[in-house]
Amino acid sequence: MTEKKEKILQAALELFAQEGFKSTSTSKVAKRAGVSEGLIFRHFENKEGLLAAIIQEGEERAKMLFANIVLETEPMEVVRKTFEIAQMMRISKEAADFWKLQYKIKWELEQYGEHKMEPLQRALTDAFAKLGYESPHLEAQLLLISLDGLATRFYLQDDFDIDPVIKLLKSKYGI
Amino acid sequence: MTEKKEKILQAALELFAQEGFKSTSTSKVAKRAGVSEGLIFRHFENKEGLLAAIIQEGEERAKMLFANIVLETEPMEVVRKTFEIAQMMRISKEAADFWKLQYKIKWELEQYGEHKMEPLQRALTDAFAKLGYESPHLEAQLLLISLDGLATRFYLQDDFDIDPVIKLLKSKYGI
Amino acid sequence: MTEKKEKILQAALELFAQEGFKSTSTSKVAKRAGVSEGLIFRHFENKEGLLAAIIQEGEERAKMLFANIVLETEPMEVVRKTFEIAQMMRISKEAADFWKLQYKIKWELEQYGEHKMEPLQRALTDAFAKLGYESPHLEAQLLLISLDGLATRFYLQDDFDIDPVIKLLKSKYGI
Amino acid sequence: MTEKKEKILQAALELFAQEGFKSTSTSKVAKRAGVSEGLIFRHFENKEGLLAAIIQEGEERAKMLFANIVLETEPMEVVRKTFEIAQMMRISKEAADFWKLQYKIKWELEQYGEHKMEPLQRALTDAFAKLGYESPHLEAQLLLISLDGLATRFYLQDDFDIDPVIKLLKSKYGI
DNA sequence: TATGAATGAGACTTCATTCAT
DNA sequence: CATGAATGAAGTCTCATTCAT
Repeated sequence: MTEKKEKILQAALELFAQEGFKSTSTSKVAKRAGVSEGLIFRHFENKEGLLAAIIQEGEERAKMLFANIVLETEPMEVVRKTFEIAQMMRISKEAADFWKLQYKIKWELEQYGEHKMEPLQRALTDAFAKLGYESPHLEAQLLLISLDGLATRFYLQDDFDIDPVIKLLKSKYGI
Repeated sequence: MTEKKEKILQAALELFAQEGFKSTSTSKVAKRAGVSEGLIFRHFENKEGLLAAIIQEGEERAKMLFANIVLETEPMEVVRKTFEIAQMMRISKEAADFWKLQYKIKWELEQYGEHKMEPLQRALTDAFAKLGYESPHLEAQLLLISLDGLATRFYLQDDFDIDPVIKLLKSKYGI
Repeated sequence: MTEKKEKILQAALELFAQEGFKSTSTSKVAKRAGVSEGLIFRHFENKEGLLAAIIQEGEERAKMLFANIVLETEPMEVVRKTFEIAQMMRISKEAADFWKLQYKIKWELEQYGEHKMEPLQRALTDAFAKLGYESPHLEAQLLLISLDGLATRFYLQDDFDIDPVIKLLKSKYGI
Repeated sequence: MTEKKEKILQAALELFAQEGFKSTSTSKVAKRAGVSEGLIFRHFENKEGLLAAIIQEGEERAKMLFANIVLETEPMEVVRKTFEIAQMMRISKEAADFWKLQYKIKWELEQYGEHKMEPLQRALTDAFAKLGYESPHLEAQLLLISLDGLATRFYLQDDFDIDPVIKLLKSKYGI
């Protein structure tokens, strides 16, 4: 991977996350990456190829992130670590951009990337089962759904104070 | 409001909800509405004006919807009716289109329409207070956030079975 | 001539003079006239018809203006009165608008309305002949041309001080 | 400057001079230049940018033209050379187009480009002063104004015979 | 006479993509 | 690998004009 290819991916991630896929022109990407427009097409074939590359990079990162949880056997730890991930999006700008892009793309392209979350959901189902919850599968779903809602607010509501809400939600799971 | 103006609003609502604002061309809207493209601009000034008109119509509908809850004094009823609204989006295609558009626009334009939800949130805060919850404001926030997450799945995940999850969530509030 | 027709002519004169014929939309004219757009077409057939009507009105006004000169027999008086006309454009806004429009139209439509000036030119030729000038016809032409240049500056150069220049020009004709 | 960019400038100069800025569509320019319409915007940003480029090219040409006069110290020569310029517009079609465009634009955009003429006016003022004229500044103004009027006729009156008038005007300055 | 909704052609502009260098 | 000129389709919007009322 050449340096310029990296630059393009980086610029595209930022712009797609900020302004959306459709609204970001390839020329804007090229300009921000400090690269000729043509190069984008040499490397990624077309605009959708660029998006695909970004998303794929993300899938892999997500997999690594989840690996840590999936291998955990202590059920309470699984739940705790799930929250940890949710809190991660506030750390680095790049991580934030990346997750924001995931949500944005979901809405723009109308395809929910369930498969990406499946390992996590299975781990949670398992944990809730061990903890004696009545409908562990539904509980796992509900938790992830609530975290989705949380992310939505976090990204879209400027003055949203996420910490107390996370704390409250955690308390409901005894954390 | 002339018949053709109605038709435009209807067509735009459907298309914006399905394909997004940026991705829907005014020519597509005109075609679906069975109308000349120029008419859109005569009635709504520009494409954003068309969107604004749709959203404004929605605000009013939302206000009416919430009125019923806001005036309710029985706290459990407030919570119950809030869930009722959440379940409403499955009834008419038009309602679904409208709410989906709200979510889509939020992500495309990056402005969370908090003000729209404020009365509802206040009513819930009040209800949770009466019910003796410790942090009624946060509880109200969390419930609405979970419902947001629920809507996200409902709209984006094709085979999502929403009812059992709602039922589980309800049970957590003793409903 | 109904009141609304007058209003249209007035509005069109102002706008055409300010912004030019092509750049003035019929809708702008209608709006300024406080009239529906359709009415313009009922009265004047099309946009060019509106312009024609304005110009024709002007021709008649010009004829009346020149009549006074053409009938003058005293040669120096003819020259003096010619200058008088040149100074008239500063009196009423309407007269200014009208003359400005003449110049604007000339450039936009590339048709010099010589016929309008012919009687004046003949009167001047005659006057210069009587005064013993060597090439009375050319002298008449040159004077009118200089006045054209003067008008150009007057209309286009904001801070142009026309009076001293007119005075100098007059002095060259012994006035 | 690529060949196609040149072609665009050339085509635009001709068309703007013939039909005016507003009346010339970018598509017409592209067609005459034998170029895709989009290229105009890639090179000049927008239609006004195209006009600006043409005008700027002209400013430079004008500066070079005037340089010859401004550096002249012999007063009669200054006056004579000024007339020479006036006669130049009849030589090449391109020069004619260019000067015609200047006049057209003046009227369409209502901004008198005085600054362009200032060096010439100063040179003339100086010359008339040396020649003992009473109001050298006004004399310079008047001469330029008369030449403006002359140009107006030349460009707008089809059958206008400019030479004898210039000759008469020259004679008034002893040339 | 007067309105204002409606149209269709065409205006300016953007943009993903191709290609010669 | 990299550039940047060039394209053509499509996008938003304007405008003169028509027509039912």
